[in-house]
Amino acid sequence: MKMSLPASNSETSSFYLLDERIQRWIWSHGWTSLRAVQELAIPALLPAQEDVILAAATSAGKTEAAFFPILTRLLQQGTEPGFVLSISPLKALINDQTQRLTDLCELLDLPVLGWHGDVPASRKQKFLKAMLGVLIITPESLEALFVNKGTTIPALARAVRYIVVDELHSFIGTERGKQVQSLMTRIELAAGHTIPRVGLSATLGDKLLAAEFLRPGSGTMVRTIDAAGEGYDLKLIVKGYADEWLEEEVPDDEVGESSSDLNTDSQKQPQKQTVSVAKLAIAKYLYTQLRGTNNLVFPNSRSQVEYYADQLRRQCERNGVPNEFWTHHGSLSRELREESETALKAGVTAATAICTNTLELGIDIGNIKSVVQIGPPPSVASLRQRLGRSGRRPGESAILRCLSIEKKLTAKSSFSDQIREGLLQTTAMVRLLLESWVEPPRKGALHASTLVQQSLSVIAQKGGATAEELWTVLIKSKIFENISREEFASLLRELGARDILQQDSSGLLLPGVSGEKLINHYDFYSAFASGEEFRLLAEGRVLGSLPIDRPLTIGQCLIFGGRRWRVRDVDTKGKVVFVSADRGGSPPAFDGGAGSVNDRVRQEMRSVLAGSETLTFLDSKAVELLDEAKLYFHTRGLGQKQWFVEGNSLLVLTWRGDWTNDALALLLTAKGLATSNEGVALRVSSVDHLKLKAVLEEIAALPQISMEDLRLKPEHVIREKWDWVLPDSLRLASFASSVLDIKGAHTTAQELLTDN
DNA sequence: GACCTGCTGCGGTGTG
Repeated sequence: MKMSLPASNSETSSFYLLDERIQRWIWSHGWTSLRAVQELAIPALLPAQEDVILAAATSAGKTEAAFFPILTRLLQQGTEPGFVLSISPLKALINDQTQRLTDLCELLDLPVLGWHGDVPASRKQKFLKAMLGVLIITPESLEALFVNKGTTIPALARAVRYIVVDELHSFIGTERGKQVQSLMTRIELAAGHTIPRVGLSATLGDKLLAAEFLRPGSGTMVRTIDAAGEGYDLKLIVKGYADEWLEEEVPDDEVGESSSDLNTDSQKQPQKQTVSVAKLAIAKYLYTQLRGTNNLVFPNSRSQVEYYADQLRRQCERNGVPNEFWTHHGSLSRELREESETALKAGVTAATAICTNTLELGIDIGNIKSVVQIGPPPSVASLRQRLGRSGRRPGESAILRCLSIEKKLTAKSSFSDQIREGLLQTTAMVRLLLESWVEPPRKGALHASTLVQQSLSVIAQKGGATAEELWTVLIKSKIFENISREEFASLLRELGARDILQQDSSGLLLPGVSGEKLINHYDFYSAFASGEEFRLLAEGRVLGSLPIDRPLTIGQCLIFGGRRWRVRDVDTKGKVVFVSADRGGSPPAFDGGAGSVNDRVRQEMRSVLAGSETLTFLDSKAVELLDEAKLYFHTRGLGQKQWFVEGNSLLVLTWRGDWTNDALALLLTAKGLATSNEGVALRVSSVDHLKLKAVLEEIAALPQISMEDLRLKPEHVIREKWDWVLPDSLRLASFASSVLDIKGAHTTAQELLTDN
């Protein structure tokens, strides 16, 4: 029986290069053709001679694209038996992938193992005996293998035929990504030869950067197969909501029991609470628009997820219809999350998930009709990733709705509220999305924290290593860049001084007493720190807690709990930030998404305000709100002004991203001007024009900015997992390299002066 | 009040 593959030229189709059993499997699944990325991947991967990145939209069949040729290669006559090592960021993804490959691999008589913390040790041991087929593993579990089974690593590494990195984009520029790069190189060093690397990715902000990530030092040699741009049709709307807070009586049946038990008098009195008119309107809109289909709603925070899910659930109850709204975020138990995933996947009844970025990566959740973003997207990359989850069926459009709430303006409204910062950022990001721009990952970060982890891991793996060995494996290999020999030596000395390392008479580095404890605890395997937060204390009163992932210095201002505070002291050991109330007007209502806003986004925000073109994706309310912002911008002459007075502060308009703004705020604070980065502007407290200008001139005149100019205290920059053991200068340099744009701040200071 | 990710070995007891 002859079968043809319509989409590809059957004479030259690479389909016929696949193992016959795989061909039969494809036929038996009724596939009439291979997708473009699958077709192109076959000749690229089959010879196992090159590193390849496969870029295509979620569920465009990237997994099959990679595994069809890889499995074919594993089965070829004369090829030594071995396995493909696939590294994946999520347990849920590993479970998905394992299931998808099991069926095919059974036919091929090759075992598949998903390896992560929930998988029984017996199955792991069984795999280590055979070292055959497919292994899909988390970076942490792979790290654990190096640390605990160091002696089996050479045999394991020699059996690896390919290394696959799934969701490559999610690793680029992160601590975990640096760990993955290091583990890949260490596998190759143990094998004694290079192993072809395959990256599977959705959106790529910068192809060369992704290639350089996959093969540090030789990115230009990586072949990229990019099918991500395959035409997709997009339906898009940005809706504005003007907000007001109203007092509303709560119906008796919704009053909590505890309050009525405590106070019998209040039982007869109606309970009151304030409600946001805009949020209620959004809940109503979601209810009418989304019921009956599968959708994802991203409201930027877990508390907002719960708020909207609760509103929508109650609306279903009131109308006597089955609930279709589910929640999904990191604080929910695995069971609850799986319930939501199953509801979306099952497809029996319609289901919408209200979620955080836990549903951003490619967990299999079936077909999604539309995506809703409430509030500004955290980044253009994330917006595109979210959008990529909808309209995946041929002939269907992707649908994106962005909803933005703006405060009602008063005479006291802040600059941020006046320019409609949330809506403005959303609009700017949507424009950049339509231009196919996404944030490039940050270059040049030192990742000294992960260097500590990997140094200790190499020592554990080999039962001791010399300083020269560590240098060769981790730094000469180009995994960790911009670290000098002196810096590395000072790092090792610091680890020695802390009894994390010790050196024997032959010069071999071994774990010290403290190091032994750290390495032998399971927390060692992850490169990232988990959820340690600083308590915020004002005159002995605990205001709450917050994670420290932005620079924090004494004298700096911050907004917390809807009020302004000034940092008085920081106790790093006790994890306490001491603050006192700071004068100044009411803080803006703007609640930014997670993460740092890029320079390009803020520039685009300015050009939206300055521009006069009609943006067709805005609804009438959004147009009205933005018009008010433009009017404010023009009448105050903000297109020409670099700073102006608001309350008792000066607001400096840099129109720069957070890396630049944070660095400039530190420089100004170091020169005695208390400055905070409020995102869209810098706020400099209690200062006049002349003083600000003089200080900016001082900064601009510096030949170049050094770390000393920032006056950062090493004890205040503990952010990443191993920062606490780094020598002061390396700690500061590593911090600055990942969250500050010092050069950008210098240029900005100069530009602020020339334009004024 | 920003978001998210991950985790082994061992000893004790029980069962076939």
